Order: sequence, then structure tokens, then C-alpha cells
Amino acid sequence: MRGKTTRDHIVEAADRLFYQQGYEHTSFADIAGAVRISRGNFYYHFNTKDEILDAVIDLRLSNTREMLEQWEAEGSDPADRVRSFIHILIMNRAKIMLYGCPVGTLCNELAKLDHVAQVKANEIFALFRDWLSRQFVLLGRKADADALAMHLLVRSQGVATLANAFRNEQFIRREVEQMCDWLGAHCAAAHSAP
Amino acid sequence: MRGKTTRDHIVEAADRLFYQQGYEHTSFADIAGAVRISRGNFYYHFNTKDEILDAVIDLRLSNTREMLEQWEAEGSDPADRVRSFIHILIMNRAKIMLYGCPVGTLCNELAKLDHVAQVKANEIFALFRDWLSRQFVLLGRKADADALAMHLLVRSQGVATLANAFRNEQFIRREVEQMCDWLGAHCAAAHSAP
DNA sequence: GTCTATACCTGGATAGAC
DNA sequence: GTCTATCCAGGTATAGAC
Repeated sequence: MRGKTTRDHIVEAADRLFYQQGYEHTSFADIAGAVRISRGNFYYHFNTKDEILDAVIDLRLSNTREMLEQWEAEGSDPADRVRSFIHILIMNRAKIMLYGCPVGTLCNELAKLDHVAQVKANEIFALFRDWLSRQFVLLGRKADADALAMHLLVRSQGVATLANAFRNEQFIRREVEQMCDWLGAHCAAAHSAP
Repeated sequence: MRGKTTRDHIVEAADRLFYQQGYEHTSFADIAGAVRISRGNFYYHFNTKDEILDAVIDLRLSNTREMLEQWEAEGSDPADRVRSFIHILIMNRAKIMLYGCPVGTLCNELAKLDHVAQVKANEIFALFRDWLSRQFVLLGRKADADALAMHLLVRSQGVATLANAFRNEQFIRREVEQMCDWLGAHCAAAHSAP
């Protein structure tokens, strides 16, 4: 646990702050304050703010890959795996109501800044998209697996945005339930095992 | 057309720039440059940046009300009106792919800034929500009209976010088609008139 | 109403001591 | 590796002339 380097602590604090406050709105002083180091020390670890962003996106990519692998390991039924995805909306509902989806809001912000890291940030979406698509192939929907994957992403992104605006937990639960119904209706093999 | 005051020009330019670049990332210099006035002159019309934001949100609220009234006037069939809403995704596809949804991205940003104008910005969402809800009541879905309205907002927001990330027009068209199918399936009276 | 000049602050980034 | 001190650009906001 304490094997973490200062660099790790910086990236983790930046990850959290970028999510809560946005990338541009987060200053070096904010991050330095969170990590309890001086601003000057910063530049020993990173040369520019963009480098920190890059490291944060790398961290998110790696955390996402890990999470997807875990869902794959936990559920042998692809429908259960997809349900794991759907349920992150409920798992993370408190943070989502406060800050929205970490992936969606970052991509939105970087698009407005016309930032080079845009492409890399979008890869996080691509990880979910490809993983979901593979599950739908396993569920026998090879022909439209990617469209189904995108459709689920649409709904989870939309729920995150509106949950952030309206701060309504019941709304999240209702939409999640409907997404599960949708899954059952679209994939014959998707009726859950006990 | 030229009856517009300098103030109007400022608000319109700010509206456009806040959408394209985000609120925080847009400086007074950017707006002044777009309107072709000096930065100093700015403070004759607005005392703070927050006041401009407030005026921009007022403009968007008023434009939204106008648009909804027009849809109401154009289509006597509530299902047609709802389809007008769904089709803004296609009408505005070019801008959406570049900058996302103006409402969703603004609310997202203001939530991260923990900005007071958050509440007011969310009212734009509420306008759409209430208007859609009324259409669903007219379509005979009084019991779950609000849930159906929120569901449509979810899908349009999700499409906007992912269209912005993946820049794929075909994806937008496919999702829009599915939203219209959904409308037809959920509302007996929703099969369009010629 | 519009301008120029400028004050003031924040934030990114650098230099160099320890 | 970490610190303090400092520079500099850019951003908000003000003062005052025209």
C-alpha cells in the first residue's frame, strides 16, 4: 500500500480532481495541496499539465481493462457480464449525481478544448464498446453486436448526464431496470442464471 | 436585423463560444474579439463573467421555449411533435459531433465548477422534460408520461455524447430511427400521419 | 457607449538551494 | 526528491479619457 511513489499519488489525486472539478479548472496548486507537496516539486515528476492528463488517462485505461477482465472472470454468462456493466450506474450513483460519468465528461471537456488527448480519452469508451460487443457476439447477436454495444453506451451516458442534472436516484434505478429488461428482450440467451 | 444592441451581440457571441469552447475556457478577449469591441467596453454591459453566463442561459431558455412552441404549432399530432424533438439530433448532427449537446455539456461543466448558475441551466432540461411529458399525456400515457419523457432525454443525451466522441453520423441516424420505433411501440396513437 | 491603459491575481513553468 | 523564490502569460476587472 505504501509502495506507491509520489508520482502515483500525484496521478491518483489528479484523476480524482479532474473528475470532480474538470481538467482545466484543476490547478497545480489543487493537486499539490491534495498530495501535500510543493508546486515546485511537481516539475520533477511531470514537465507539463498535459503530461499529467496523459498519465491520468493511462491510469483510467488500465483500471477499466482491469474492471472488464474482472467482470469477465466473475460471470461465465455474457448476459451477467453485461448486467455488471449496467449496474455501475447504481454502484457509482452518488458520484454520478455529483459529477456525471468520468469518461463522458472528460471526453466532452477535451472536445471543447480541442485537446490532443481527446483521441486517447475516447479509447476508454472504445474499451467498453469492444468488450460489450464481444459479449453480444457470445449472446448470438454477431450481426448487430456493435450496434447493441453502442446502444447500451448511449443509455448509460444519457442516464449519467441527466442524473447529474436532476440528482434523482429513483430515476437511475428505473432506467437501469429498463436496460436489463431491454437486454432480456433482445438476447434470447440473456435470462439470468440464479 | 440591425436593431440588435451591442448587448445582444455580446450574448449571442458568448452563447456560441460557450458552446464551442466551454464556459471557463472562453475569455472576455475571445468574446470581445468575436463582437469586435474592446475588452474595456465589456464592463459597460456586464459587470462580471457570471452575468454574461446568466444572460446566455436566459437566451437559451427563451430560444428553447420558442422552438417548443413552434413544434407545437406545426404538428397537431403529439407523436409528430415528439418526432420533431428526436430529429434535432439529425438536424444539428454536425455541431453535435464537434461540440456535443449544448444543454448537456453546459450542465456538466457547471456541475464540475459547482456554479450557482447550475440550477438555472438545468431548467433548460426541465423545459424539454415538461414539454415531452405533456405530449405523452396527450398520447394516452398519463401514468408514466414523465418517465417516458426522461427516457427520451436519456437517449438523446447519450447519442450526443457518443456522437461527439466517435464522430459517426450513421450511428446517430441508426439511434434516431430506433427512438422513433420505440415511440411507435410505446404509444398506440403514435403512428404518423402522412 | 466605446476606447486605452493599467492594476491585480492566478496559474503554468523555471532556477537553483538543500 | 523536495523545497523556496521567481518569472511570465493570460485573465478578470477598474479608471478615466473621448
